[in-house]
Amino acid sequence: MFDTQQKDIQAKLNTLAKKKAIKFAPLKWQPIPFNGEWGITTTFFQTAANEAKDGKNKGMPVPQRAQEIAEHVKGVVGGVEGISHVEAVNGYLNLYFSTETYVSRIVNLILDQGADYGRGPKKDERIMVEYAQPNTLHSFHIGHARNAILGESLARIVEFSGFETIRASYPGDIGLGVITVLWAYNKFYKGQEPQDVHERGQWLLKIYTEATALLEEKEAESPDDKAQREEYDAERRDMYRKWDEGDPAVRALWLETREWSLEELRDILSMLGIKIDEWFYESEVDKPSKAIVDELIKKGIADDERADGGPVIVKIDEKLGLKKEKYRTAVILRSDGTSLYLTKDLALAKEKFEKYNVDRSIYVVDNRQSLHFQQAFKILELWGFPQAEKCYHLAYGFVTLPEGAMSARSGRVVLFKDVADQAQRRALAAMTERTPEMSSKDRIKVAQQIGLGALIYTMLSVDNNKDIVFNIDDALSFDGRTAPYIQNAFVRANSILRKAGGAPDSASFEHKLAPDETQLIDLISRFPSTVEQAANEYRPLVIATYAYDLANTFHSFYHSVPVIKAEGAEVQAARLRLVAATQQVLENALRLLVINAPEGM
RNA sequence: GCCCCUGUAGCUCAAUGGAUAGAGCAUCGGCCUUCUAAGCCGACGGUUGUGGGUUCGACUCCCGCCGGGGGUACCA
Repeated sequence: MFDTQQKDIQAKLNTLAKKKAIKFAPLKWQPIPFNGEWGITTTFFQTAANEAKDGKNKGMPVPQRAQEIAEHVKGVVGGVEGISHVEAVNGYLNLYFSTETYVSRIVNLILDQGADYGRGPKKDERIMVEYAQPNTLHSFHIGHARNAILGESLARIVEFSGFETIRASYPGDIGLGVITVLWAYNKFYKGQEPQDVHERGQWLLKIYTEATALLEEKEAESPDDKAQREEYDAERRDMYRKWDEGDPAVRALWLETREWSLEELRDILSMLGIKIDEWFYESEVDKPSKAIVDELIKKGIADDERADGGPVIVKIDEKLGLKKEKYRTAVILRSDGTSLYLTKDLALAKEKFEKYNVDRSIYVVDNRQSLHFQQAFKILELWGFPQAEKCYHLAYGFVTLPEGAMSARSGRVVLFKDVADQAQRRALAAMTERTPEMSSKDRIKVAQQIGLGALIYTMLSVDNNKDIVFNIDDALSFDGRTAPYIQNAFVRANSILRKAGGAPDSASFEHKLAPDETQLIDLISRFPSTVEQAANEYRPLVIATYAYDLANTFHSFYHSVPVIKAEGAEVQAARLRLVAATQQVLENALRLLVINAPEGM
């Protein structure tokens, strides 16, 4: 938006450079730290430092010379269209915008573009974001929730920034953990399953915990206990073997129970507003992954040690010519010929690249698997996939409980559904006295938006790689830096607009802007570049911070600047447009955070 | 041992190499006869783990050390 001004100034600088023989370093423009006025700034420290290096500074300290240059520049910049005044301070050149010109332009732009305001230009790369990879037959806990929320927010952000985006889920539907539940269910609980999807999920968690206890070696175990445990374990392994051979009875049982988990997963994802485009099941990449092992051996990337009773490995460091151990050696096929997690991920990556023509692949998986993905990406690189360079493991920190790590084995988990229900109850309790006029049906819906919002914002307002210690009272707080605070700003804007009968179709901003008004305009104008930054850095936190800042500014504006009772019809019209624009940006930002904006609360 | 992440206010967290390091919670004090008090305004609170280096300028980049977490060939 300020390109023309910047070019104009650059041209004037070039003239000055010739006249005064100053070699300007390239200028970086950034917003002036907010001080009640609105503008952009640049420094001349680099230019002054370069002069000092060339011995042309006449012994003047760098900051002093930078200030001198800034003053020279101020002298020649003169009148630039849209700039109200220029100042040189501390080596900085500050250009303040004539707000009238820009304010209406920004507000008009936002209200014209609506839900599309902030959308980036279409990019010609296709991104696949893989998230929501819970193991089936294991309940969906708040750790899975962080994963799903982070993945969905990221998908929305990169999509909004202009990338064609595919959302992928990769449930772990087979493995010893799955078989353990299947075995225990079949042996002790068949036919006793509850009908409700979530009750069934909790029930399966109980079975898993019990089964683990039965199969675990205990201290001071009697011979009978030991024999019993070994018998159970043999049954379990036998079941896994049958699954592998495709035994119809085991497969049927497996499919039926798998569907229970998938039903619950779909229910939770839909509650969060998540629509997955492609489902990849771990069980389905098992076969293709074995073919890949042969190919890697043929290409000389993998070493086959099976003749000596060993596995198939890739000596990554050696292949890359690294002396220090970094990527180490990865096993890609067990000595018994079965595949591993890494093998399957290689097969999946190949499919993503070849069948889905993915240019970039983002894996939202917790940070304990960093080495795994580093190995996978390096093997893909050795294999010759150029896309390997644009594979990115979005490693996020683990969600733990104040009393320690969650553990399904011991049954110490906090289930997402329980937390979501409690969040809704708390929101409902707070709403009952606040909104007596609302129908109970609407109230329940809004309570869910607020409750889930609070939980989601808790997950997104911490940077990707940091652990979250989950304390339910903190996570579901509705005060301060939370989703309800942001939602409330939206609701207040909505309330003003409702009482005023909506915003007019046009208005001119000719009144003297209050500081809170200017800051509001400054923030809403920065939304597009904020989206771009969040997409470039793969960080929903950037949007989470922005949404809070905008809500915070709006709350201040709300208190200090009258809208409906503004002095004069023109000021009122202008402010109504500003409120409508702010509301729109709040809504767009919340959408990227997978949070709904309620009409009232 | 090696690799990755991390260390900022009492607590939880922010801060494209740029101006006086900012929020929330907690504590204390104000504000509901003005558009929703899930709010606003103010006070209190800092040697950014530590020692060097690079730079006009370092929470940010580089190196060493210390503390915390995770990982380290046939689990996922």
